[in-house]
Amino acid sequence: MKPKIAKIVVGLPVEGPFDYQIGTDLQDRIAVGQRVRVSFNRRDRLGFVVGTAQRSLFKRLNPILSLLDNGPALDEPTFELARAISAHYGCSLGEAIETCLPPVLRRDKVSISSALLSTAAKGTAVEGNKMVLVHDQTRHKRWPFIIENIQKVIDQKKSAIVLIPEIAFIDETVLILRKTLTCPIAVLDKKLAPKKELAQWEEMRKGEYSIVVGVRSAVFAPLPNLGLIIVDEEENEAYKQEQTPHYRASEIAEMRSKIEQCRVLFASSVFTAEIWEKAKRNKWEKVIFDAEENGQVQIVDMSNYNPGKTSILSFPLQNAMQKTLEKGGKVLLFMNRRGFSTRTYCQQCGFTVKCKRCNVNLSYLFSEKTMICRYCNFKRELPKVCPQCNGSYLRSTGIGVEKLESDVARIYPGAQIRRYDSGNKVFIQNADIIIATGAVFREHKQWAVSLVALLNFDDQMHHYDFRCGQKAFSLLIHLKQLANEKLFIQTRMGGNYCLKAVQTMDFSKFYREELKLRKELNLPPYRNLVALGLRGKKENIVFEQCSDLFERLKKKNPKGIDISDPHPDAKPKLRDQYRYTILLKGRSVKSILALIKSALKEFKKRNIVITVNVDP
DNA sequence: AGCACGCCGACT
DNA sequence: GTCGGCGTGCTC
Repeated sequence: MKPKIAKIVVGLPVEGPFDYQIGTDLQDRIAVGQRVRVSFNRRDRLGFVVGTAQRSLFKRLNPILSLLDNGPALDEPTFELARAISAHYGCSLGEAIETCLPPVLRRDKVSISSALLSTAAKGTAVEGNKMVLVHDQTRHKRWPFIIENIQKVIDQKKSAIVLIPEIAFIDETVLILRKTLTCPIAVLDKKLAPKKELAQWEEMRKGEYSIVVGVRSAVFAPLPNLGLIIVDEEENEAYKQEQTPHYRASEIAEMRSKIEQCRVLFASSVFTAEIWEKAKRNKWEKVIFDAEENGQVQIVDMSNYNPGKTSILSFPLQNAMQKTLEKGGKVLLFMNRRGFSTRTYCQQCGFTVKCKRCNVNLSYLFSEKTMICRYCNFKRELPKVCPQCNGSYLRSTGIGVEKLESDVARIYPGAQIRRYDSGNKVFIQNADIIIATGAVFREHKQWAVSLVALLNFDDQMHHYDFRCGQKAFSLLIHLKQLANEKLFIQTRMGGNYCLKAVQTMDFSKFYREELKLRKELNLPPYRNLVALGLRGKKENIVFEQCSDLFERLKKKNPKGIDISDPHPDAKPKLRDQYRYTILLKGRSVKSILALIKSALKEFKKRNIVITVNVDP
């Protein structure tokens, strides 16, 4: 019997599916996975057919206005992937489907002209272990291995996706691949005009490319006979999408692997503790490329150091810098803290100038002559007298890159000093001393620095973030890779496990320690986290609603799920909206999402937006 | 999400 | 009286 009713979802945060009448003219052409134009809530919208039926429980049905394409936009594996995304990340099926499609197909302006290839010729399962960790401590030895693996799947008439964390790496990556691989490569490096974007998507779907290279969203490339996905720098946070549905590309790669029977190679110098543990638990294959020469690591104990008297540069470091400069070598000083000073306090009453909203110290930006909150960008002028006791003994301490630069210029008047941060567009050629922030890692060209120094290691460890140890260790390893001769680390926490592990390049030891901590504190990978976020224009309303929701969650008395008190986000005010979060911790994402869904069902939200972030 | 409907304050 | 502010509910 010909279907009379179509089940349709839309790319909105509403569950659905919604029933629509299929006109007799469309009954022969309707298919699951097809894009349609429908009237939804009195508006024209794009919808996706997710099923058909003969009857509906609803009295008055709107008709499907038109079919946008001649065939389905989604093949069966992609549809399955969308269902998995919707289930795991707690978004609607419509939102999940849109995530799997390129932006141009989320709107109803263009039509797909080519037909979907038959999926009957689905690839045979790959031999051996499907998931592989490629632990390359050098950051270049991985490529011959990766290329060899890509060649293997191409020889089997299959295709591969190569994921990189940032667009800045794409030219270099493509160059490396093209050196040995002669097959057609699709490079998803820029935003294309709608027509071009569609054409490229259709070419990918027709199998005209053996390889696709791109960032996060390239994991959805519609390649037929997908044989391999490469995830380079697995630990990079850019793989996590900050908007709904908050997916992580490395997890999507795993989902596709299960659905399409392809292999996944995760390559990195410093994997996340999560994937390290997962690999161990599931006995994934591990390929190791050792660091070639063990550059030195020197840890400088700053315990008895008085920053008021001298400089942020300890004497052992100054000594080493002097020697390096005399030999004509370059020095790179790394600091992750902007501004001039990071704390302004009253010597009389002890008052510290803080951001009222975020309860953190305000930094002083010398270049802008203003105080600023590093979270919410709140600005105020430097007070002349203490706001608490009216005394005139305000002092600024704590060192940011601005202060560092002025110190370095004072100590080394003859040296060429350059600051490199996210504002720099060109590679710095002539400099003796480079003062750098995290942006250095975007520049993969040889910096050719002899000496690298991390000036504020302790800052990295003092975050609320439970992953700070992991991130600090990752930073250390990457800095060590930059240093041709030596890495200097200034710290007051000499015994820290991250420091010990980097000194001996003992990765197993690091992960053992990190995972032990995670286990003790019931954190990922031993538990799953879901962040339930509320945001809105009025802070009291957001907080009220958040507390209400918290009570409802609590009342359900869920077994095995911890619920944190509502607390302001790391960025409590963003784009004029106040943000609060409830963090839920449990043994499975599924159970946490079920709890959230049941609590939200009986919760009437007012003037706020609620977001769900799985594994934030 | 985004839009229509609804109920209260300032206005020709 | 009514124009329009935004708070609330609903989408097959």
